Order: sequence, then structure tokens, then C-alpha cells
Amino acid sequence: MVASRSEPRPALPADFAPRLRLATMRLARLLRQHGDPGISQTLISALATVARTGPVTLGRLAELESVQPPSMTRIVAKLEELDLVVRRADVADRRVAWVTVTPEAESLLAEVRIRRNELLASRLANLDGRDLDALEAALPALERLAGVLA
Amino acid sequence: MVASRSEPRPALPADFAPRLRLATMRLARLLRQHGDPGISQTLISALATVARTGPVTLGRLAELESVQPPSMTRIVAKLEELDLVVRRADVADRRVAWVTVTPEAESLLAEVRIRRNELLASRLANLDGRDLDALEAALPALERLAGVLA
DNA sequence: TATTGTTATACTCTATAACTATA
DNA sequence: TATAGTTATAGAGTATAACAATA
Repeated sequence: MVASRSEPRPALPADFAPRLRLATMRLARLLRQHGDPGISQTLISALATVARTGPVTLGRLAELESVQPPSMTRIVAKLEELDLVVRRADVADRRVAWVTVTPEAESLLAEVRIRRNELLASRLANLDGRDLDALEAALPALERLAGVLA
Repeated sequence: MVASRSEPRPALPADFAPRLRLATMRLARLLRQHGDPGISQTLISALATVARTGPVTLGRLAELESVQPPSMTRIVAKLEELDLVVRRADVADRRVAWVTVTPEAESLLAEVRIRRNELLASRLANLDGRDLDALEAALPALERLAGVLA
């Protein structure tokens, strides 16, 4: 341990943020385009969040998914059309809309989980062991950076 | 070294690909939404690629950016409107469109490079040293995974 | 005929502004 | 008045299919 108290680690290289940004956005685009037949990542992500949290209000769901309420209104409307969620007004405050997953959603999520990583898995298969080790070690940091664990 | 020849490292956990996918797409959305005032990430990315490669055909640029040719036609048209690229027909094969950056593009890229990592840098500042070390170590792997280095 | 790029069209995702219903 | 959510509208980004120009 040679770092001083005021700077416990060397600063990141100046090109670190740009490179991370570019790599992240490229990879996200590849994943988005590959897609899951029949249901978009946006819908899956919102659905998975409802499944994970249990019943949740539309506004809170918008927060959790980092979208504006009107966007979530449309997402939930589509999920409801697909019989993947149910929306019910709160009994005490009828402005509030509670969103809950249906049994269909649970099985869809299980099914999708199996298929949806094909592209990523196939790309991961092209990396060597050191790259995989590095990615595995960095995943929690990446999740914190993305706010997934927050 | 205890791994067998047929399996040189332990397999990635089953939830690795889904978690990496979610984290990547969340982070990309945050970055996309933060945006760069006045010019989108899509345009910047294509422009930066032209600047990096030098004169490039529209079709090759579409390949490099992982979009279909019609999408690149639109991207280049916008960049041309903004006087950030010039498009010229190849003299020998007039079907081919060569795309080149303008001086305005060079200064824009320099300017943008300074500002555009604000969000990412501010989020990185919330991570501890171990997370930063892990991310730094994993960046080349992530770039290979995203095909940035390919 | 084959290739390069464009036009036409449509879809998803997202936002902001204005609105409704309820508190 | 304030809050939760919706509707209206617009814009960016992307795709596929059909086309035009050129080789």
C-alpha cells in the first residue's frame, strides 16, 4: 500500500470513460437488435421488475425503470394487452394504479430467461479465460455503475 | 492450476449473461438519455468512426456501426445537413459514396469529448477503488465483447 | 445480373405539455 | 391546490421491402 490518504488509487486513464461509454453503447445496441422474438427488452425489463418487486405502483415502476410516467403508462398498457400484468386501482386512493404480474408472465419470464442470452453467450464464448475472469470480477461494479443494485 | 484440459476455467455462473445484459442495457439507457446537447450519440458515434477511419464508403460505415444501409443513409444525411461530413461519389464506380469529415466535425468531436463523459464520470466517482480497479481491468474484455476492437 | 445506395413505410421507445380524476 | 396517472403529440432511431443507378 503506497497510495496517500488523499488519493487512495491512481486516477483512471483519461480515455477510460469514453471507452467504457462506447463499448457499453455498442454492446447494448447489439443486444437490443438481437432481441427476443415477440417481446422487446423494454417490456421484459419492466415485467421482470414487477415480478421481482411484487405489486408496485405505476409511478414507482417508472422510477425503477428510469423512464417518465407517460412512457410507463404505455409500457404497462402493452403488458396488460398481452395479459402479462394486471392493473388495479388502490382501494383507499383511487388515483394510484397497482401493477401485478400474471401467471403467464412468470412462465414467459422463465422461458425468455433461457433463450435471451444466446447472443451474449455466443459472444462470450469467443473470449479467452482471462477476459472472462475480468468480466466476472467487474460485473458487480458494472451493476452498481448502472444502478441495478441501487 | 487444477483445471482439466477440456475445461480450462470454471464455467460462468448461469446468471452471468442475464446480469451483464441488464447492467449493460441500463447503463446504455442512462448514457443515451443524458445525451450531448444538440447532437445524439448515434450521430456522434458515426461521426467519430468516420474521423477515426478516414474516408469510408457508406456501406462500410453501416457495417462498422452495426446498422443497416438505409439507417446509415439517414445518419449520413443528417451529418451532411449539419456540415459535419461531405459525401462524394467515387470517380471510378459512381454507385459508391465516400464519406469524409469536415473541419467543423473535428472541432466538434474535440469539444464533445470533453463534455460527454460527465454523467459516466460522476457515476464512476461514486464507486470505490476496488470497483474501479475491476472495471479498468475488464474494459479491454468489454471492448472485445462489444466488437469495438474487432 | 449483381451491387451500392435510396426511398417508402412502419414500428418501438422516449420525451414534454396539457389534461383528467382524485385527494 | 396537489398528486397520480393518461392523452396528445413529436422526434429519434431502427428495420424491411421495393426501387434506382451503376457496373
